[in-house]
Amino acid sequence: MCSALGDGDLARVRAIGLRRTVAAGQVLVWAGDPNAICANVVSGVLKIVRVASDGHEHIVGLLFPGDFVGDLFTESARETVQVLCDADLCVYPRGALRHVLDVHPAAERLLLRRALTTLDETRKWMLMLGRKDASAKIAAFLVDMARRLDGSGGVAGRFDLPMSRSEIGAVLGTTIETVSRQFTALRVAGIIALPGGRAVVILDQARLARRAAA
Amino acid sequence: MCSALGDGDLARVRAIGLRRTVAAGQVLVWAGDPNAICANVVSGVLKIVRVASDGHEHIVGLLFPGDFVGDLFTESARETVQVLCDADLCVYPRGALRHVLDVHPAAERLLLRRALTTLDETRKWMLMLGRKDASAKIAAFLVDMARRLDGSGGVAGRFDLPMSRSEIGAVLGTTIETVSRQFTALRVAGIIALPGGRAVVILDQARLARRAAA
DNA sequence: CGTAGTTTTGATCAAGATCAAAAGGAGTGG
DNA sequence: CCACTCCTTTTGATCTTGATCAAAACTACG
Repeated sequence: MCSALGDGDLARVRAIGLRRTVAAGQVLVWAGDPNAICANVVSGVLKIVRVASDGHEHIVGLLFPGDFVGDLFTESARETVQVLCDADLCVYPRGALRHVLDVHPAAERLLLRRALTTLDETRKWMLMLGRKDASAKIAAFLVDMARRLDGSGGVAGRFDLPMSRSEIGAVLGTTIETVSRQFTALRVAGIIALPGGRAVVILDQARLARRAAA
Repeated sequence: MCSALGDGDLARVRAIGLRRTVAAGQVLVWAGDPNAICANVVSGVLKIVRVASDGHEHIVGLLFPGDFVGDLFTESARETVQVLCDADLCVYPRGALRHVLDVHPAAERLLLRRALTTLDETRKWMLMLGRKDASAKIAAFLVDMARRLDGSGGVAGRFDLPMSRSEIGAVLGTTIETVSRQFTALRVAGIIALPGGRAVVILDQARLARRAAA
């Protein structure tokens, strides 16, 4: 967030931010609670969860470093936000942030751009949920993770997944069994290796990408 | 858009808007084209289309009266926007609108709120694509249409669908055959009537809502 | 009345959900 | 260090849903 502000603005936003570390598993925001928290993700990964009318949990968004959490204009949170990997956050008091936005239009434009980017990514995700088969979903998910988990802006060849199989299912709209079977299929095909735990090694980037496109 | 602006702002935005009528079937924006058009929908319905990597079309959004079309900050359009029902638009030249936003922060806040609302709706939609079965998708779609097509803010008991079966499939991530079968099932169950053309009559609002929740 | 497009219906098939059990891994206490 | 438990993941077997292929019915329109 801080990147596109002028020096003066930046200092002002920084001044009202509180650095806070939150452990994996902690819930940052409960759906329905008053929307008290706004923050930038400095490190770590968080999930945005909605509960469907039938009780099933669905993950509608993932937050990576640089992403913004919270809604300045809604009184109560629409979704639960939970930390997946120990996270550092830069937390802003809602009132103070609103004040900064009132006084500094550049900050507001930044939030608008960010919201539009998130909308774009969410729509891409919709395409995947709607039309792709399980194999393509998993491949696309791994490609996305490899990209987003790589700090240097490239595509990581090896990384630890920030979530369980069941959570991957909640992201992709499939069951845990399907996720597991597709992982196995990719491993057997020699496209990835699964050295244990939540680690993933991408052995054949090109073939993985081809499956993701299907 | 105009509703939340002060009198002065409102007048200024109105002053740069050109009223334009676009016939059903016309494409307002082609994906990839320079993002020249920004507009408010005054009447009519439009669809936002993305083409998946396998060539399949998917509808990622519908635009109803009051909605805003266009992206001020992206150079080329990410999606195709096509008119479903003859539409009246209030078109703004991109440059002029940007200028208004630069000078009047209230207008920018309005766009931000709108973007967040759209994101919220898109995420609701994601839940549907991910977990619901065909019956629930169709029911939820009809409930949503009944609500959004009713000008007076309620739920319409009778309305004309603004799109073909095949387009409904592209919205819900199913095939045209599945859409048709589910419509028939709802009709046979006495929940809706299909008096011909694209007309739909909701006979049992409660049961429809119950199916949508499943 | 004939034609082109859309919608409905029918029959079959495959992908993935579901149910069920085995295997693997991490932590705890003997 | 091993045994035990709890939890996650993997694998297996079966069954349901919706996709696919195909044809008939309906609509709109010249």
